Amino acid sequence: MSRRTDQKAAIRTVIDEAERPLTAQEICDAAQRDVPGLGIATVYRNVKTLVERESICAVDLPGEPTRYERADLAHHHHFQCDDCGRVFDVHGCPGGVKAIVPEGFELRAHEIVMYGRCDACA
Amino acid sequence: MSRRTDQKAAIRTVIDEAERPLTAQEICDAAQRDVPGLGIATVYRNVKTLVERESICAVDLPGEPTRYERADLAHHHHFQCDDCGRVFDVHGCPGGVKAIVPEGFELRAHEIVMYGRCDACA
DNA sequence: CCCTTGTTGATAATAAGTTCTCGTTTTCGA
DNA sequence: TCGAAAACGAGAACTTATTATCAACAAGGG
Repeated sequence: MSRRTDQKAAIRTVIDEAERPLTAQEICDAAQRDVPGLGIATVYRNVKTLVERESICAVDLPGEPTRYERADLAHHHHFQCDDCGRVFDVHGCPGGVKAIVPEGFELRAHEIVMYGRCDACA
Repeated sequence: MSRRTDQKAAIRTVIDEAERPLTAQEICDAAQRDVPGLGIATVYRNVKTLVERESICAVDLPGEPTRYERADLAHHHHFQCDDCGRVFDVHGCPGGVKAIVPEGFELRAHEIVMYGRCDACA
């Protein structure tokens, strides 16, 4: 069965406390504050398990490596900064997406990605 | 200077006549009706030139290879079918995106990707 | 028609993210 | 405390899209 390790705990903590989706590399870097020497393979291994378990969810943006964030967030979208490249959560949803779906198509989900500059870079 | 070739003409025609964005592979397959033996490298080479020239534009969806479509289309979004994987244009835009941008952020552009089943698969 | 040189096709090479391998370390039930 | 097995870390391997290489081909000006 599954065992508790400092690595797992550190990875979970980093994701749970982040206010934005993080890449595997960002998770690795941040978790090394708790577990120096943490390997990227361990991050990928654990992140994969967490996604399967639906504790976290994957955020895929065009041309970007997969990011991860806690799964208990309400429906929201994402904003990527042109300057720093970081991805932020955008709470809420404009709605009205259903109205533009072509005749005969069945809508299951939608994603909105915004681009521009974040508050820190603007 | 640039020379006219059957390959270039076939690639342009395929993209101009498509009603949806196509991957390099799809363009290659379709253009081979006109130019048997057309190589994928030639498609990438020409597509790159056309993008630089802004005759066509690149459409990037999460986890998908880049697709290309004519650049003279009005603002629109995309719909990817869960079954066949094809990407379709969705005319119009729900609007209201600006309203949910966080305080201090500057919005430059936005993309909406819808998922579900296309008319042919539904 | 000829020759220069842009273009092509096949394939090797690249790039970047992710997964696999394997020897070592660590967890935790007995 | 022991030992079986899960987990780890480093680096090799893999995947998939795209670009580079290069010999052969062909467009089109002179």
